[in-house]
Amino acid sequence: MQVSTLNRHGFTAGILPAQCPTRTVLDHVTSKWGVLVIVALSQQDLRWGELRRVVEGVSEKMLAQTLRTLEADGFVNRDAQPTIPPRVDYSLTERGRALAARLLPLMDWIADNADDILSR
Amino acid sequence: MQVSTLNRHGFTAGILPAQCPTRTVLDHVTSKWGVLVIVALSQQDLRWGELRRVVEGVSEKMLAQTLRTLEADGFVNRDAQPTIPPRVDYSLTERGRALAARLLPLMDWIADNADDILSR
DNA sequence: GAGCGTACCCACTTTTTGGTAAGCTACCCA
DNA sequence: TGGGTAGCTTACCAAAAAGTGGGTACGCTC
Repeated sequence: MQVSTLNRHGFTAGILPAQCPTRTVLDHVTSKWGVLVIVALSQQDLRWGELRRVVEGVSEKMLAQTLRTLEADGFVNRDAQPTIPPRVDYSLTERGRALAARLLPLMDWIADNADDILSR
Repeated sequence: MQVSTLNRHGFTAGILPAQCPTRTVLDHVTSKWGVLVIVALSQQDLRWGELRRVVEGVSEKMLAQTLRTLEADGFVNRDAQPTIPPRVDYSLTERGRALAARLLPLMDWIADNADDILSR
């Protein structure tokens, strides 16, 4: 049985107390579009329009919202050039890359096993 | 830059085609309560009532729904004894343990960094 | 001077999600 | 007789998430 650092946050009394900050971050990170944006940016920096195309199915509203959250949490950098028409580049911060490093193995595993999992 | 197996699933054309099975599994796995249930069961097998207490804040409805999904996907075992009153034990399957192995490092990292992330 | 391009924001509506409370089972104990 | 038990299910309703369509900015090209 693994002993994870989660124990330091009170696992024994119930996993992650209900209003623990971890819950909030978890929600941000594992949000439907949040994961996909992080994964997309882990491969290369992208600008707004590219993200919209690459993260297939996301609406402008959701993309904007997701990016604002991820930026506020310090996972992505927003680099806006004040040109006309505007150009905005998004990239992962150091922290974003640390997160991606933990997220990608999970995504890889899911991608590898998804067909199996659903075919039952 | 990491080259992940995601590429095999058509990353270049857009990350994870919109109706890719991966998206479905991803939604199940990263659902709010799904993650917490998996993490809880990764530490020890638990019965219904224990899960309800350990996964703080979950309602009966949500717990039942989450467990049904995770069971259908083959992540958790449901062992119901036909006693009265009933007793039902939940545990991770082999596949569930494989998933947990990828999920726990992520959770640990989030738990370690949550305070930092939200204090900005 | 009309229209295009990029990256948004806002208000409104629809869809989905989730909580609450009640009921059900079948036996055991008082 | 009737209350407690464990693990659910269902119906109803509120809240949250997400889609839609509109608008903005400003310069550049036609």
